[in-house]
This record gives sequence, structure tokens and C-alpha cells, in this order.
Amino acid sequence: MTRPEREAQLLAVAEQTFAERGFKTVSMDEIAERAEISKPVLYDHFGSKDGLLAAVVVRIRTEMREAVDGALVGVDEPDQAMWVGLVAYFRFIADHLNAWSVLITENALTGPVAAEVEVIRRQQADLIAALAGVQLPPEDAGKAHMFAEAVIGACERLVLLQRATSPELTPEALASNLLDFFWVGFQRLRKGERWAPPAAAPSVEPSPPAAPAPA
Amino acid sequence: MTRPEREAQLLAVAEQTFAERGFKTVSMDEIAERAEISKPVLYDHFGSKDGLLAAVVVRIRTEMREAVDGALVGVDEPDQAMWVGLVAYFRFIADHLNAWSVLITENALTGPVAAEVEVIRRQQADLIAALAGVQLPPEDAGKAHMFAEAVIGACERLVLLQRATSPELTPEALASNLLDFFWVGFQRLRKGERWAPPAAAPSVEPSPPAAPAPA
DNA sequence: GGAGTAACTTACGTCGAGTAACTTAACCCG
DNA sequence: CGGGTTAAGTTACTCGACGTAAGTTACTCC
Repeated sequence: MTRPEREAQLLAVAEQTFAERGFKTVSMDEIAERAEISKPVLYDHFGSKDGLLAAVVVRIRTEMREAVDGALVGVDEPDQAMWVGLVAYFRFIADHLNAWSVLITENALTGPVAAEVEVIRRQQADLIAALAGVQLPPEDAGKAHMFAEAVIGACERLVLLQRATSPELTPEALASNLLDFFWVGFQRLRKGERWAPPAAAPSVEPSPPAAPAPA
Repeated sequence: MTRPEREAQLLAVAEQTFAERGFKTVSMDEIAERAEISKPVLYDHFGSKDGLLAAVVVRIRTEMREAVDGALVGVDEPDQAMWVGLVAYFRFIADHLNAWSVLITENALTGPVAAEVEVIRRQQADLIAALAGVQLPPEDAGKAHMFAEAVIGACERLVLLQRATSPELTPEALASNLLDFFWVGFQRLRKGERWAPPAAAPSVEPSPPAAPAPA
């Protein structure tokens, strides 16, 4: 088998296995066994167990980036971009629960792997900060990055809450709640105001890839 | 040495060591060496390496809880409670950077240790949800918990951002920014509005424990 | 047709979590 | 006073998992 083929196969096996059983409890021998190769092949490709996890993270990061960027093509108005981007983000997670599990359940904050995960957040933070920064009054410009970080932290906790207690919540519902909190603000939410898509936000439904409910 | 004494000493050594060098890279032998005892003593007290980490987490959790609860004594008005609680939270973290590092840099989301950390979040979430819930219109009551989770995620990211790039930000500044985002809301922030302490929020300064700047 | 290279394997070194068996010493009670 | 029980602690070990060295097959390219 050729090198890139092996690499892709190993990444797929590793992602799946890590998601199922957790990074710590999975051994390199087990991954090698599942992939039907021997252990040194793994080390030849990825250098170490952490290196393997880092490679998995990078792959997921790339896909996620592409999903969000793709959804934002042609969207110029910041409010709408925020909505479209958030929905794409939550939808990606819903469609890639395995991958997402790897990212967050193995979320050590130190070491090279953590650095790769932080790159994801920085990409997202820069995007959000850009959307927010252009709208803030000049004296609040410095707040854009803090705002972005706050949004990202909120997103991640909301995903965990949804997975733990409310799997029926759609990506759109998550995004709309988040915008209720951040965009509208609690003081107005208190009076019953809600966030609503600006103008006519295009439905971000690319016709879900046909998964008919089994009888 | 008596058992509770040993236990306290070992917890202190473990917290310090984990904070300095990271959970994974520290070995039980190293902790034993630093505490000037032999390894089986550790296992007699805590059962396993994860058990030791869990014990450290529980200790921090208790202290944190006491700090926030203490700050909230006698505060009844929800807006003010939110402010006081957030400031106490950020201040606790600023005053216990070692402990906090242990909590978040070793933040695996699976296993018993993770469960202990989640207990912290649930305590905080219940508190915030209670503060928010009583103020929301009945049809939004269900949003209180989502709101609380979002706030917690935002808090944690803000702390990381502060540590990484802006160590000069005070707990009060962090809390006030957060309330700008969540309480006032972006749409009004855009117009230059800011959050301000309700009524006259009592200064939450218990006269900082005299650390005069060295010459 | 032989040399070099790329994919791959067996067999091993090593380090760290966790444990079994033993030692010391204090305390209790007749 | 003296033996037994209990609590604190130590030495010396097993075992599993990461990582590696050396060797094997097979394909390609002069």
C-alpha cells in the first residue's frame, strides 16, 4: 500500500478508535492491530502517540475550517455571517461527533497536541473578532478579541450541554440561543425580546445527505 | 506523622508539582520523592494517580465554592449577585493560579477526575441559572441553564486569554467585560452602551493581603 | 541482473503505574 | 512489665505500554 493511502487509513482508524474508547485507554498496539499492520509503521508515519493524535486533530481542523469557510462564501453582512458561521459550526459538530469527541475529550491544555487544538480556536476567534470589531465603537475595538473568546467558550459548553441533556436541539436552535444571549443581551431578553435572523437569512440546509430513518 | 497531616502535605505537594510540570509528565515516584516518603504511601492514601488528581481537584473545588459563597453572603439583588460572584470567581483564580492550572491544563473530559471538575461547573451553573431564571419571562425559563453554561464557557476562555496575553487585566475588568457581552448584549454595545454595577455595588476588595512591590 | 529504496515485521529496551511482603513503633490491656 | 494488635512506612518486585534496532520482502531503475 502506498504511503499517503496508509496515512489516510491510519488516521481514519485512529480517529474512530480514539473517539470510541478515549486517547489514554487506547494503546498503539491496539490501533496497529485494528489497522492490520504492525506498530513500527505507526511510528514511522507519526513519530509518537501524541504525534498521531496531533495528526488527527489537524485533519479535523482542516475539515472544520472548510465547512465554515464554505458556508460563509458570498455572505457579507456581519450579522448574517455570524448566524451562518455559527450554524455551520454546530452542524459540523453534529455531523462529526466522532471527530469532535477526539478534540474535546482529550483536551489537555499543554503540549503540541493542545497547540493544534488552540489553532482551531484562534482561527475561529479571528473570524468572530473581525465580524465584531468592525461594528464596535472605536473605544471598544480592543474588546473584539475578548468577545470572540467568550463566544467560543460559550459554543463549546453549549455543545457539551446539548450532547449531555438535549440531543434533540438542532444546530439552528443552538445558534439562535447563543445569539439571544450575546447579541440581544440579557437585559432585553428579560423583556421577552429575541434574536431574529437579519434580513432573510438564507436557509443553511444543503439538503441533508439522505439518512432515511430505519424502520 | 498522623494520617490527615500526611494527606494534607501530599495534596499540597501534588498540586504544586502538577501545576509546575503537568499531570502526565510527573511520575508518582517524583511526587513521593518531593514529599520525602515512599511510593506506596501515596497509593495507600489515594489509590491511584488519577485518584490523587481527583483529590486535588476536590480540594480546589471546595475552596472555590467557599470563596464564591462567602462573597455572596448578604447579596440579594440578582444583578449585583452576578457581579459579586463573577468578581469572586476571577479573583479566586488570580489568587490560586497553581490550582487553576491543575484544573484546566489536565482537563480530560472522561473518567472520574473529569467528573469532579464537572461538579464544579454544575455548582456554578446552578447558581447562575438561579440568578437568571427568576428574571426571565416564563416562556424562556428553559433557557436559564443554557445561559448559565454559556457564561461558564465564556468565563473559562476569558481566563485563558487573560493569562496568555493580558495578565494586567483585573478580576473586575474581566467581570465587567463579560457582563458587557452577556448582560448588555452586542447590539447595544455597538451603540456605545456599557454595563455598570447596579445600585452602588460594594467594592469587593477585602484589602489585598499586603504584597508590597519589591524595590 | 544487481543495487538501492520503500513498506513492513519480529524482537527487544525502558520507564512508570501499581502491588506484595516485610519492618518499625506506638498503644492497649491483663 | 510483656505480648498482641494496629498504623505508618519501606524495599523489591510485576506488568503493561511507548518507543526502537535490526532484519526481511519486493519493487524499481540503471
